[in-house]
Amino acid sequence: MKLTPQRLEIFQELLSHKDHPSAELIFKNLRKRLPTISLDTVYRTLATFDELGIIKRLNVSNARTLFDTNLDQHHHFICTRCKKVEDVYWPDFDKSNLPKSISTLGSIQTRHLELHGICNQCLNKENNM
Amino acid sequence: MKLTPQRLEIFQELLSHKDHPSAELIFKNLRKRLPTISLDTVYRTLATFDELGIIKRLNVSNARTLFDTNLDQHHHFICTRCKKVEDVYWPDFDKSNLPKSISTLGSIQTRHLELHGICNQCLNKENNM
DNA sequence: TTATGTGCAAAGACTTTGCTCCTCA
DNA sequence: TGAGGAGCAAAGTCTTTGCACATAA
Repeated sequence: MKLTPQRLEIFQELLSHKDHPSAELIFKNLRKRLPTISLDTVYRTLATFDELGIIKRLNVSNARTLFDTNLDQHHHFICTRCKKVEDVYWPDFDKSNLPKSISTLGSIQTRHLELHGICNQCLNKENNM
Repeated sequence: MKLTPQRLEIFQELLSHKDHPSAELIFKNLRKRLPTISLDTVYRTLATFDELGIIKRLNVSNARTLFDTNLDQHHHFICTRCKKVEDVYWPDFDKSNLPKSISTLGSIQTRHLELHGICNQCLNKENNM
């Protein structure tokens, strides 16, 4: 794979996000320092990175595709109000065995838990009104 | 809410699916007996049903939106090869308590587990080649 | 009757692709 | 130099919306 300035910048931009940026956001941020970059290059590069396993596509609810730079085994809590996505860890669950009724369905490789609810910040806003 | 023939037929069509149909599939099937129905009516009606809680939107991987008629608490196993979505039940997990690090993030209302792997049918195909 | 729903067409949001020129290795 | 990448524009896919007519209650 060629090391182009675009790829380097996209990679750097990804590293600076601890959250879950969209292609659009990466593009917008990058444009400030790389004015000629195009959105399709960002899409193409993110797809490449995803194939290489450097990042992971994330599909939550009906929103646009997000990208996750956290490769540790983890899950997500999605606030139904502000749509924020937070990483959550639950190692005991990850280690637990699947019940037979599930494990016999095939070869199960990954498990990903999606928790939905209202985050503390949104709860606080509500209480202050 | 008005009880229109379209809505009735869409509802019936939904009931006949134990799997997870897309709006497009519902539309195609319905067309046979209701040739004038339009795809946007299907979309609109499915959105209405979703709001009413009669069905649930399902967003798995990068695929189009699917609709789930199974309202029991359950999870999904998605075959990464044939993209089939199977319902799975794990009541013990549903009953288990979330760790404090998670439950303190906010008010968590639902948990949905997505299992990814290769289903038995795809595994068999592989072995027979 | 009248609030609502439907069908049509068109727009919209997001993402991908074809092509030509460019550039890293 | 040559294979692979970038930028541009355009197309694609899935879904939603505006509007005029139709229809259930």
